[in-house]
Amino acid sequence: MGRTPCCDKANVKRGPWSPEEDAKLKHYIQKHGTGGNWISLPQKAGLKRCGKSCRLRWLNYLRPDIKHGDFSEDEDRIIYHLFTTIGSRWSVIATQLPGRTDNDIKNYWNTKLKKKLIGTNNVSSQNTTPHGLLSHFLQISSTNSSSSSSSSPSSYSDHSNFPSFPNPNGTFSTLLDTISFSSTLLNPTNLISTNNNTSQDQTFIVNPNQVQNNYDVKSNHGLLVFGRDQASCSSSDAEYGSGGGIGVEDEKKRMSFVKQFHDHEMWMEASPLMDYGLEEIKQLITSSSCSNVFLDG
DNA sequence: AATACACTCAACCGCCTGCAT
DNA sequence: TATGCAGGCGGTTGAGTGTAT
Repeated sequence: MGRTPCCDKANVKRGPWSPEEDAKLKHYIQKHGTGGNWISLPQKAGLKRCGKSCRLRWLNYLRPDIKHGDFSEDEDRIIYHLFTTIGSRWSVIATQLPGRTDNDIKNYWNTKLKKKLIGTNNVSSQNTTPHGLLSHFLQISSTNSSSSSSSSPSSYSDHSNFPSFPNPNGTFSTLLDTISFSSTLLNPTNLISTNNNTSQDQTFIVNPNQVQNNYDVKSNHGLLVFGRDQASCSSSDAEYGSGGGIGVEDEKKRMSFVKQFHDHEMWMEASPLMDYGLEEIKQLITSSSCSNVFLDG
């Protein structure tokens, strides 16, 4: 049954890699490749390391296409966007940043980016979870909407009313940009929490897994949903294997969720990134009676 | 100059899933 | 079908380095 053990953990070296070990590993992989078997690689390469350690060293440090150095403003923005929608799925985020590893991005987020965010937009240090961040920005949206226009949610037609993510240079990208960008990776199982008691002037994100049991679509006219009947399946999902994608039961719940919004004419059959530009979306929101927007990729 | 504290990031740990046996 | 390893993941740790006092 099963396979042979990976390595004798008592007889492998641990801790920081020496330049000699790096050279051995790099030379071996460049000459022979990984061979699809990390466990046997250290022995073949003449290293007293665990295969897992070799894999990590190669992927996070020695690979020739690794990008070292500071993150750019664009990279910052992408990380913000993805973290607020898919959470701490660093490997998925890394697929959107060529040359960056999941470990790099994770470290960067934990040590720098999160602090940068806390220092702006009044985000509290307790609020940097994906849910917390997105809720925070949506709350800003709600506040701006009600304060700048007491009678109508059409204040959304003013682009400046969308909540913003800070950029290092002081400019801002809008939440609308953010959601449009993120919708290609959105998956119903990742969506944020439900607020069942939503009134017109509240903003919220719906989790379709909860919708079926206790969410009354009809009484929540403040929501406009963009999306497609069929759930998307991103390349990241495929790469992520069973960790991504959407299961049969999840899809059933999602379709129930979609149907409810169809029934109440709150569903816009489109993928905003593909079918609508920002101006068109703004017009749709303005002409509808909805004050909140949800995009389902 | 010495010490304490803060920060960074490479590496490890434990868990989960898929696949070989 | 059951079992257990390999690969891959996110969370955490701690040594090394930088900065403040």
